[in-house]
Amino acid sequence: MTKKISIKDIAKELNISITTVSFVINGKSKEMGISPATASKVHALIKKRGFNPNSAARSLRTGKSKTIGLIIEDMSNYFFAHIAKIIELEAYKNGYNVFFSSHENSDHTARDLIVKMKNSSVDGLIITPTRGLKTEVLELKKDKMPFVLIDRMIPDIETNYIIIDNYIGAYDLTSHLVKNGYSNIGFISIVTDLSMMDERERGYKEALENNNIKIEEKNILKVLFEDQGEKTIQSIKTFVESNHHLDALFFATNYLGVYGIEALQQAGKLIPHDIAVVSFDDNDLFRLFTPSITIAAQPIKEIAEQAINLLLRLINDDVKSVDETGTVLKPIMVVRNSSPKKVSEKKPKPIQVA
Amino acid sequence: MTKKISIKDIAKELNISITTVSFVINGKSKEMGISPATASKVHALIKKRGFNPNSAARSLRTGKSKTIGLIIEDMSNYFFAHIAKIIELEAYKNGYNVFFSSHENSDHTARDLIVKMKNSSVDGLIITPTRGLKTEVLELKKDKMPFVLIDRMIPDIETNYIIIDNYIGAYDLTSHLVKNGYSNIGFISIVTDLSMMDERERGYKEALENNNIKIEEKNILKVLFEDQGEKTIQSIKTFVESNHHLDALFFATNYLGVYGIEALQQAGKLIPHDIAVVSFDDNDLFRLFTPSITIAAQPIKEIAEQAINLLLRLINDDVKSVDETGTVLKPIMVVRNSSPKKVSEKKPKPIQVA
DNA sequence: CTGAAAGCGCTTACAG
DNA sequence: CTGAAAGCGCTTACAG
Repeated sequence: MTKKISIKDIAKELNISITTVSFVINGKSKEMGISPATASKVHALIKKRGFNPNSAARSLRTGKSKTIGLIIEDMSNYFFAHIAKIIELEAYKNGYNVFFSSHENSDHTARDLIVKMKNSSVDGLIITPTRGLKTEVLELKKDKMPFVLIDRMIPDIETNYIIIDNYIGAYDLTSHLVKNGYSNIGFISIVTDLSMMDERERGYKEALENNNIKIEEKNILKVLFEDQGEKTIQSIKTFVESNHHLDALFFATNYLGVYGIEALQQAGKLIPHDIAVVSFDDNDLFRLFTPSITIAAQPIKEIAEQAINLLLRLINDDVKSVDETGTVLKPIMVVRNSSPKKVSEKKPKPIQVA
Repeated sequence: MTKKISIKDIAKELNISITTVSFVINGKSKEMGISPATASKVHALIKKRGFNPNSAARSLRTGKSKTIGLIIEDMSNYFFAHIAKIIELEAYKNGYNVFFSSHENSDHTARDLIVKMKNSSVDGLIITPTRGLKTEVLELKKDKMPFVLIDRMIPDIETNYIIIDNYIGAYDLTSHLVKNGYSNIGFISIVTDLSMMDERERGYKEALENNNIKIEEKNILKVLFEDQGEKTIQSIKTFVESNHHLDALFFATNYLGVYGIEALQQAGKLIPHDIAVVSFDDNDLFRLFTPSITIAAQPIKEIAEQAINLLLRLINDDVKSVDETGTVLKPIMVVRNSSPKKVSEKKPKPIQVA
């Protein structure tokens, strides 16, 4: 890069002090009593020379970097990609740049990322925590680093977080299936001790209990998050094929639903004729698939906006009082065609198109 | 934030100079002849105190920020979300943080973002350029700022770019339709003078010409990029309903294909019985939809990896010689069920499921 | 083998 | 109304 022009150059060319230049750059002309004539001379030259203050110097001096960090599970996932988009937009509007990164549910990676972000002296952090992140989150609190957790919280730690009521979402989805006549409902989730996934499982189980349906452990499949792709599809396929009594499937998250549809296709199972399907989270596929899939969606826009706005307020110290406040949003249940009223047994299979 | 520990604190506590500490931090112990004893004392204390060098200071001093900027069209789009994920991973592996932002095809926003990124003193930039970005790109070149363009290039400017052969992709997709018996092929694109979209249109038209099919302007629909969502769906619906002679539809990009499927559903048109469909780009919906959609996919992984690796090499000055080199990758055509051999006219409509 | 010191480009008390 | 100067935390010639 060619040498950039500095505040000193501007000052020299105008025969004034760098103090004056600095004041007008930072919009303190009035406050500091810089004459309007001087101020406009400065503005003119800045524009002419294309001067932009060096952010590293500014950051070093002020301790603020006008940068925030976004640490999520997986950037390429529909939910997180949309979250990221909204956070980015809002941040830029407020003069902040955002670093982003995915931890893919690895504690180790998540820890690394937090350290890296802190070293890059971000002013604040939005984090989707992994399960083993307690120490780091506690440390963030001790350091008085502004941050807000999204999608998940860490039990027993008071922090700012924006999550949804996973229990209710799962409870409603399950009740909906029961109401429509399904009683052998498979639950497909991931192996984890993430609170959100526990809540979804609890919602599923309590909905069954309250409807006097026995909870069968063999109706529950848990795959490894690490086993993305073909491996998970095969697990689901095997699970479905060896559990012919199942009349409905509940996918506990976004990408499992996508894999699930693929697995059912491979297994030659027709939705909803052979088996009904519901899933947590929404995406284009669920909406447009034939049949469209019944879901409990997270209010993406609300989550993202509340998170970034709260973070910005924390950074600017507007709110000591809002500190340590969890926000729990309601999931949005959308009933579609994958979970209709169950028809009486053994109806002939309809002719399949193409 | 509580005050962070500095290199000075480490030096003082060990009764050595900050120079020595700096050398060992930067792995120059050997080179500078620091005694192993001293070096390990330093390492031990750094670990104990949790010291991390202040990046702003380092950046100010060295002029390098270990940060790159990623400016794309839309973070929430399948293609770009995946691109971002890979770039991020690779960048972190190499010790770089990445800023990201979406311009949504607005020249104004794109310009803004480039300026902001430059001010944040990124070491390099990966950009999906908008059509009016010529001046800015030229300036980047003049400034010797390392950058690589992806997805699109700017005609008449020699730069590093990674794109795909859009002409071939569109030509092959169209030829495939023609070979399968379709001759009234609608082309749905966006209003733009992006070179990539021009190329796709050229591929479509030349494939028709070479097959002696007349190009009809009324078979071409162009919507505004700004009209995301319902508005575009309605345009496509209207287009299809007022052009009953069409027997196939070519969607020039990802999200148009998604809207197109929705529009066809609303119009009550069955794919492929009433109308065949092909699209540029791939995604979960196209793969799993019934019928699955024939596409020309971009090799996402290759594009992203080549872009970030080239950028890293440019930043580290490894390659003056690679400078100004365009790379054109081949799209991957995947024939699926939305474009089968056309059956003779007026076959009875199959019974539709659910 | 190690240290004192300059300087990167800003902001901000302090002084007049 | 404006300026001289300290200092943010590093890196790196230079000196010994």
